[in-house]
Amino acid sequence: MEGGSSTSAGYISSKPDFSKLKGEICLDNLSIKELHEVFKATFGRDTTVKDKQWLKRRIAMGLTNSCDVSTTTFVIKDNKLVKEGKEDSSNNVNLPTGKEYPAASIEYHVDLLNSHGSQIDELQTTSGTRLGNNGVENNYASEDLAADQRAAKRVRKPTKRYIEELSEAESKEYSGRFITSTRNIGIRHLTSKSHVRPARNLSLEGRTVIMRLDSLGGSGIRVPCVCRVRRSRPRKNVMALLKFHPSGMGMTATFVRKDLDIRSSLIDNGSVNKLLEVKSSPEETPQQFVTESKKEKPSAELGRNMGLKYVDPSGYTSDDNVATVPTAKGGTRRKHHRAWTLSEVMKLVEGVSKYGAGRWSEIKRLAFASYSYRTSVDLKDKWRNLLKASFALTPADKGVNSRKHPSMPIPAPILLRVRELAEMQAQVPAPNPSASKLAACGGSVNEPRLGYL
DNA sequence: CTTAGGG
DNA sequence: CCCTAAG
Repeated sequence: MEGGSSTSAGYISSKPDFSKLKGEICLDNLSIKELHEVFKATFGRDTTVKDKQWLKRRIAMGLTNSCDVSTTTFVIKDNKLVKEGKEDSSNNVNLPTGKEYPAASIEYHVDLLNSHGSQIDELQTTSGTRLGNNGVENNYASEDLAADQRAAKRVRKPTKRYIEELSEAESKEYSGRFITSTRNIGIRHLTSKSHVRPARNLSLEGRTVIMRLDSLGGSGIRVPCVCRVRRSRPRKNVMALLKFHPSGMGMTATFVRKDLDIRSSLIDNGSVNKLLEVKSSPEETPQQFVTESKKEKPSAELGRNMGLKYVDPSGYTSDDNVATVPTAKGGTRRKHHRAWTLSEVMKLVEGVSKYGAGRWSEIKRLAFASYSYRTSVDLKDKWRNLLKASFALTPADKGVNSRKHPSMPIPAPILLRVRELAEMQAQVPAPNPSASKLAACGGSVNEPRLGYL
């Protein structure tokens, strides 16, 4: 049995390689009496059944079970102990053996798959392509087998589904909110659920076969079940997951990458952190990058005079590798640092001039509709910085493109406008706060009670 | 959720 | 940019 490798299983149809099939052939050639002995050796009891087919299946299943136990990784307590093998529900082995080899052979291969979980994907594809019309018979065989399995080994059935239900129950308190309130995240959760749900229902019918297909077809990779546990802050959970499951990081990363590729093939940077970040903010569409980089230059409302080469034409897709979140505890954060582009700054200034400083959510919704990564808090912060910069502007810098400082991205005209707006809206950083709103009304700065007089 | 402010 | 207190 150990002689067989799951990869070579696909070649059976074309080139008979019986070296690994000894187990099955042996079983097949055994007489009833011998089968009885094997049965006893397997189950520790005698049997009176004389059906050769039944005996073979039963023995095969017994062997399968024992193998399962040895490879068990999860133990879930649900009144009873439920053990799960490394690769559950791998019954979907469309062995190209045809009718020559009874169900027993299939079971053996299932076991082989159990130990070669990583190759399941490949085997499925290969067998699927090579299979041809043999598939029908094998499907029948495995189906028939599944029927017997249900009665024979209940221990094996509860598998990934249990974990899902557990984690689902754990995060049940959030599920409601996701659907109702959270807009973007909710959608993602719905889709992810829709991938899982049918699998569960189908597998309840005892057809783990389909469940395997479904789960694999959806993601193309086996996702750690921990993924189902989501909290209100997905990004942190992703990191927590990675931290908790460092070995699975690569898989998770590729999975995310794949997911992104499905949604867009435009994102070109390979930074894992970046990708994770993008995943956590689904509304971030690559088209936005494109549009932004396009309308980057033309905006000449304020900066007609400025030749600005620092408009960061490097693009937004390949920008930051600044993701520094190495230290586990209060270490460096700076998860993502997006440099403010000139167009963004100008949009912000425009928005402030239109809607007024302080109404950041409005500005974000109206003027920054396409810049999803800028939150209203970001706008506020940026405006604060702009204010600081604008009032720190030396008179010499006014009117000219002060290219003195390399670290001075904001052109002077814009800063002037910022200062203008700030003064207009009485957003002066330092001055007396008592005259704030009234000053904007055109009243005297010194006399707050002017209207009163 | 939105603002404001400190860090 | 992050975090959090306050509406």
